[in-house]
Amino acid sequence: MPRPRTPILSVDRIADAAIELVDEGAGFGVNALARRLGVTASSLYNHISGRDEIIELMRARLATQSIPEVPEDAGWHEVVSLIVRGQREMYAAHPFVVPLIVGKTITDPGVITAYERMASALIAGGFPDDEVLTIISVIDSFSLGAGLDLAAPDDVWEPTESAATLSRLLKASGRGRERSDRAFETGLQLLLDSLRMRLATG
Amino acid sequence: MPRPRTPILSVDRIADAAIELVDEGAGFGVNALARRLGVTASSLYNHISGRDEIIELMRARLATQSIPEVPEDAGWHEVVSLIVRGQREMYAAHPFVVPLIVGKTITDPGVITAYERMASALIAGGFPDDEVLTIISVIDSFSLGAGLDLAAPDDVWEPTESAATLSRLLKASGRGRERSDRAFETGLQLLLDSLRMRLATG
DNA sequence: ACCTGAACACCGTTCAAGT
DNA sequence: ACCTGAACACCGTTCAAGT
Repeated sequence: MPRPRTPILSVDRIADAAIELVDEGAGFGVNALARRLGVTASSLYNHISGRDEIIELMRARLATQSIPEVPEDAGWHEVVSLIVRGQREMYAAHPFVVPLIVGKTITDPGVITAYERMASALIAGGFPDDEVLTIISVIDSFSLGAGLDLAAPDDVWEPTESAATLSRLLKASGRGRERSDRAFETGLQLLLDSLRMRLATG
Repeated sequence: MPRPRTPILSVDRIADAAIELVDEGAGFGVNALARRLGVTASSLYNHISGRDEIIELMRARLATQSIPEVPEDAGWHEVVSLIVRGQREMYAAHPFVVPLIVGKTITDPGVITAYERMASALIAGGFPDDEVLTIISVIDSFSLGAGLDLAAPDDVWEPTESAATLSRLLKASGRGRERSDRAFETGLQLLLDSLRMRLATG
């Protein structure tokens, strides 16, 4: 049945199904996506230009969702905290999309606005102009790494016997999500503490 | 000419050519790799089990190269510094391999030894047992993010006009490799400072 | 405008054939 | 033991045909 009177597909439907598909962890492909939507792969091309655009759609959709409300009077550390935590929550909910959307230029207006807010907050907080972008880059590297950490296997390290200390620590510590969450919280704390200190000592 | 008297291929030759290929940034594929080696794609399968094993080979080879000499009497911050910096130098030399090797369990004995050294150094430095692995995870997230940052496009942000502060900062700051290097150095410094502080205040 | 189905170039992998 | 070349299943994409 070609050309149903009410369209089966839409850009939004495609984006949502794509996120669902990727979330299942079995990889992303237009064929699997079409199957899930109950159409032929070629049907997708009536709505999108190709595989890459679908990835862009996922990225935009998740990016928008990941941006939290930031109170007007929030201090710089609260602004940074909220935005980074929002990002991380999105990564945590959709770990398998992280490798797909990594390393592309950020153009999404919502995400740009979030970065703009961080930049303004850091300047208002007293950080010198020529350090703010570096600080944002550092924060970005950390949250990206923490995001990818969520897509990593439960056991990040498989120590040889000779690595006695590492083996002992691994046995005592959590794995998977638990380890990842703890690392994120600690890392964010360390960065914020350090920035506070840097601000204090000029 | 089938079966040359002296073999054209070897596991090492395949690994090296694969790294060269990926370094050129045009993506990784067995066909392109075979072409570069002057053989048919099917020839590769006499030496390796498939595409994934080639990626594992690249990973192992680069991992081994990335581990620096660490003096016996080095303090914890020096050990962390040297190892993280070594990793980052490898990422910087081969940015396009990072997305390929990300998110796999670390089994390489050389790399495990490096982590073992970090763990021992942190414990010797006075960090409590139940924090060391978390700290290592934090360091790992940061250096992974910093590594991926190197594979990112020169312009990470493309601000809209409304993002005035961000635009101004971007114009004043460096791009590409310069921005990435500065972020890495600053981030590593921030982390080490924060760890020092945490150690001091107990 | 929006779907199908056939077709295309390309991908990773297998395997019989050749020395 | 190590290479070739034909073949396979699968991938993303194009396009004529149908309503």
